[in-house]
Parts: sequence; C-alpha cells; structure tokens
Amino acid sequence: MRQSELFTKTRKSAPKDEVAKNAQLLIRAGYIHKEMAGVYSFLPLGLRVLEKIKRIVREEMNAVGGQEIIMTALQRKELWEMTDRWDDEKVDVWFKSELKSGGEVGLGWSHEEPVTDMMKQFIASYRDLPTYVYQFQTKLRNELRAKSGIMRGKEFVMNDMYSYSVSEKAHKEFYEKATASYLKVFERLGLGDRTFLTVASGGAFTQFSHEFQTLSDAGEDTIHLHRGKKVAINKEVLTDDVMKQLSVARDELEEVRAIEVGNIFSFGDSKSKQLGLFFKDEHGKEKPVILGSYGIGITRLMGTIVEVLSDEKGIVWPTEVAPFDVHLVAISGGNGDVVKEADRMYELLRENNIDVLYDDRDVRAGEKFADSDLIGIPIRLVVSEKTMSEGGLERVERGSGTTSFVSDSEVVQALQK
RNA sequence: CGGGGCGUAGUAUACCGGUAGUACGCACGCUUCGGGUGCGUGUAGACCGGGUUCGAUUCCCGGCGCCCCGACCA
Repeated sequence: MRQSELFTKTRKSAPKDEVAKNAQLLIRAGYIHKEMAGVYSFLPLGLRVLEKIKRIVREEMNAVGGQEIIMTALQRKELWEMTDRWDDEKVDVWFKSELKSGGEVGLGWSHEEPVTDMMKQFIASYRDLPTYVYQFQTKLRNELRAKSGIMRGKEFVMNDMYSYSVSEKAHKEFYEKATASYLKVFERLGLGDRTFLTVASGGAFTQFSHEFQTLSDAGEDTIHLHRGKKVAINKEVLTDDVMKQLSVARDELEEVRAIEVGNIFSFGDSKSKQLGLFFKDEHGKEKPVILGSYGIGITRLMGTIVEVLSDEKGIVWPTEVAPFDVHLVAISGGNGDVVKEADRMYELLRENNIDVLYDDRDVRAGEKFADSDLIGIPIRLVVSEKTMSEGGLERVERGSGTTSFVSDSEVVQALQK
C-alpha cells in the first residue's frame, strides 16, 4: 500500500506512560493504540503482523490435525460452577456481567469448560477420538496490574488448542507432537534459538506442565537453563527431585529471565469427569475422555519479538511476520522521473504478489529512512536519482544493514513466493 | 491487594499563589532535497469535584486515570 494513504503516523517520542520497549516502539511506529491500561487496539500495520503470526500458528495446528473453531466470549456460569472455577476466590481474573433477562454470564478468560461441554454433543464413542480443536480468541482477564505493554494485558489474543484422546498413552503421543509443532512455530517466528521448552508446575492435575519460555530480560519468569542439554526448569518447581528426573545438576544451570510465550497442559480425566464428557470404548465400557490444553499468546508473541529483536533505530521483524515483504522508498526531491520509476517499481512488485509498503510521501530522505528503520520491514528498496543513474535499486536489509545494488528483476525473483 | 510516583496543547516537556513558555506536530509561505533542512507566520493546553485564599494550574482533601515495585498470574 501507499504510505501516503496509511492513516497512522510515526512519532519521534514515546508516550510518557509507556516504559516497556515493545509498547514504545509499536506505538511510535503506528502499530498499536493504547485504549486503557493493558488494552490496545491494533492498527493496519499491527493487524498485519497479528495475522501473519496467526497464519503460522494455524498452519502448524492444522499440520497436527487441529480443526479451527471460534468459541464465544460470553460464557455460562453453570459450566464453571461444575468445575468449581466460577468463584472469584478461585479465579481472580473474572470479568462478569448480568443478563437483562436475569442471571450472570462470564467473559471468557479461558475456554476449557465451554469447549469440553460442547464436545459432549460430538464425542460418544472411541470412534470419535481423537479430536483436536483450536481457536484464536480474545481473552478477557481482569488483571489487577496490567504491565509490560502488550505482554500482559486485560484483553489479548490467544491461540488455544484442546485435545480429546482415548487414553493417557494416546494423549502423551499427541502431547509430544504438539510440543514439536509449538517449537516449530517459535522457530518460524524467529525466536527458535532463544525459546526453550520449560518444565513448570502442573497444578492440581499432573506433576508438571510445560511452558515455552523466550529468553529476555523483559520477561516475568525466572527459569533455570542448561543450554547444552536444552533443559529448562521454571524456578517455581526447581527441586533436587526435579533436577534428578531431568538429569541435570544445580551448578550446571544458569538463572535467566524469560517470557512465557506458550504453555501446554495435561488435564487427565478430571475435567471430563466434572463436565460429563465420556465415551464408550470398543468393549462398550464408558470412560472419561483424556483432555489436554495448549496455548500460545499471539499478541504477547508480537511484543516478545519486538522486545528481543529490535535495535536502537526501531523494530526488526523476522521475514515471516513482517507487515510487508518490502519497504519501497522513493527519494525524489521533486524529480518526476524518480517518482515515475518508483511508481513503476511499485506496480511491478504488486503484479508479482509481493507485499509492499511504498513510501510515496512528499517528505525528506532523512525522515523516510528514520521511519523505515522504525517500522522495521526486512528489506528496503530505494529509488533515487543516484540509483537510477546506476541503473538499479538500492537494497538494504533492516536487520544486518547490508546494502547492495540490484536490478528490478533480481528483486522480484528473490521475493517471489 | 500492599507500597511508591505522576496527571500542563495532538506528542514530549518548563515555570509559577497574580492573564502558562519551549520543542515536535499541524496549517500557510519561502528555502532545502540520500539520514528527522533552515527561516517566518499561524494553530492549540492546566483530568474532575470540593476546600484554603482577594486570587489556585500551583497548596490541601476526595474522585478518576496512568506508570513503577511487590503480591497474584489453574
């Protein structure tokens, strides 16, 4: 799209009420707008990034057999009473409201209960299993203290998947597959080398759950890490027994801060029993379905990428999540030939299905470059009198700063999907 | 929920118990044109309520909002 038509604008200074790097940069570059503490709107650039992240997650969820749905944000009180999680004493992040017709509803902070209840309509036999469903949902959580920009809000987008399996053994197998697919997601998001499967508290259901922790000082969690063995343990479960089980010694572990970007959890049969989700096995015997849940914080990931990969000039998006493939920048100084050439390049890129943000604005070069660095699209193509006289384009990689001269056909070839 | 801090143009900030200043932005003109060009003109502001005072944006109280530390985060 033409940048002159993009309604958002960049800013030189960050708002004074944002301290977190992710929020400062995302607001300055025009990706998000703060609505209130812990609540952000996503603007055209931000929405593009969110959709890119969702696309990656969707592809990987589909690859392990997930089927996409969207549950409702409004939830029935009764379901949560059945699992004893309606009480504010038990779950302190509830937003609740009243129906005009009488009665209370909850605004979904999680969806295990409604999804599992819904599945009673569709799962009755071992032939109906396994079933894996997932969704991208806006979760509403009445956090007492929102913080860290888009990393911990009252309203955020999450991908959650639920697995329904016939036995613990079948569940374990899928759990492993889901783990692998999650690691692939983080790999594709450019966070692979700093994201670790981490052993964490299993709560009331199992001994452990697993988290995916991305190393960053901006994180809220402390984990103990053995880089060589790729073993990570959340501080909250670091005991001699746990270290023994994972065959690591305390003095081999490094204490680091990390952002929890995902988690996976086994519920066993407890929730199915509470909500009444049973199936008949091949002998006609009734058994509870084994449930697992898997979550990835989509908006939190966007913040994490900014925290981890940005530099002093601005954001540096990994290729797969960048809002555009290329940032075409025309440095015309009023020269009509340059504008014409840049326009031609814009059309050429679009014809070849390349997502391009075209800075056609009538502003000076310095401002364009500064904005381009801030916005952080992986490749910048510059058209100017200088490049025209040399018969090509200047290509700059945002991450490395590597500059080269290329022809239009080389550009198209390299970027074509 | 405990503790601390802060609310001044669209943004970032300054000063002040006596008619609120600067920069950026925005509008117009000139200038300039590969790293936020220079100049001029203009535009626009004290969170809300109460109190003290001759007079409150400034001091006090309350509310609301925002930020930070901690707690919490199946």
